[in-house]
Amino acid sequence: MLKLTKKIDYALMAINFMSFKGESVANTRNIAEIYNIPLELLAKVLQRLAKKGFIVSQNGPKGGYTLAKDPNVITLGELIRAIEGPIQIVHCTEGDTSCLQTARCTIRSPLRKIEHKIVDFLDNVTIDQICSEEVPEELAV
Amino acid sequence: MLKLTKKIDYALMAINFMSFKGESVANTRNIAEIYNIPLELLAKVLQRLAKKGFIVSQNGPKGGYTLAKDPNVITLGELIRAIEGPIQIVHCTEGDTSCLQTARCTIRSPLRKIEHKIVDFLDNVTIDQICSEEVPEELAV
DNA sequence: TAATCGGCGATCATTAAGGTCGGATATATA
DNA sequence: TATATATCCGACCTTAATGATCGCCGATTA
Repeated sequence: MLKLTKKIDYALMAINFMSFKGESVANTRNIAEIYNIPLELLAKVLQRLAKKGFIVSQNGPKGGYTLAKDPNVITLGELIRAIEGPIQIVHCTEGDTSCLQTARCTIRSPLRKIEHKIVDFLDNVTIDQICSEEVPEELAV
Repeated sequence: MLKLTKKIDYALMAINFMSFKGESVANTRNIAEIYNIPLELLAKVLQRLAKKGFIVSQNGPKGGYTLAKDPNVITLGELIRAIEGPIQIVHCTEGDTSCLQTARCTIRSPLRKIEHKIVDFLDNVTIDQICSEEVPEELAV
């Protein structure tokens, strides 16, 4: 209920890590080991982030990822959409006919307004607000 | 991802219905039929609402439920908590040791702040803001 | 050219949500 | 007082989303 996914968590940790690596590349294995994240799953998340232009990939040995954007211009809303698709508090989409309650449902549009406000809020939270804070010494190397 | 559950939807519809019934009781079967909601599931939701004091149950034939509180003093946050338990955007709770990322995780507490803001928002949305609006003629009988 | 990286699709496992079933208790009314 | 109609309650099954895994490919650099 209203939970963020693990993928989002992993993405945030990875970006957090990269922001401390600065210019130098960070590879998937490294991040996975440090944070104890399943390698393959993290790999997918990072590939997604790369595809969406949040990070840049460097192929081959000594390869990995570097941040393409400053964490203070990436919003949590953007990140969520990049990884999970559009944010929907309500189940049914606009032209949805599959919902059995559609006929008599009067709560949908008011809930949409609430949804919109939450999305709006998430679009105004930047990633550096979530990352920066404190970082374990070992990571700052 | 960040979705409300069907139970919440059903609860809102039921409360909406009851608020138009006013003093007269509304029974589960009736509501289920009108909105096309699985009877047993709706029954559970209503029992929960009764237990939490949002509605009052009347047993036996001609029984059913009536609102115990005005929709304008019930908040969406309260309703969600009554049915689904505490709202958690983040996975792990305070003393949680099961999360594998705990050791190096620095994003948890910032996310908690975000969670708190969302909960705060939901605690300021009253049910009548979601219900009232328009109601199909047939229901206003 | 071998070892190390990312890229990608398919697939399995786990869990939470959605829904069902059976039987209990209460109570109006015939 | 019998019966039909309600709420009550717990156990259970089903489905769908998330989380995780596997295998193979292409790119790149030492």
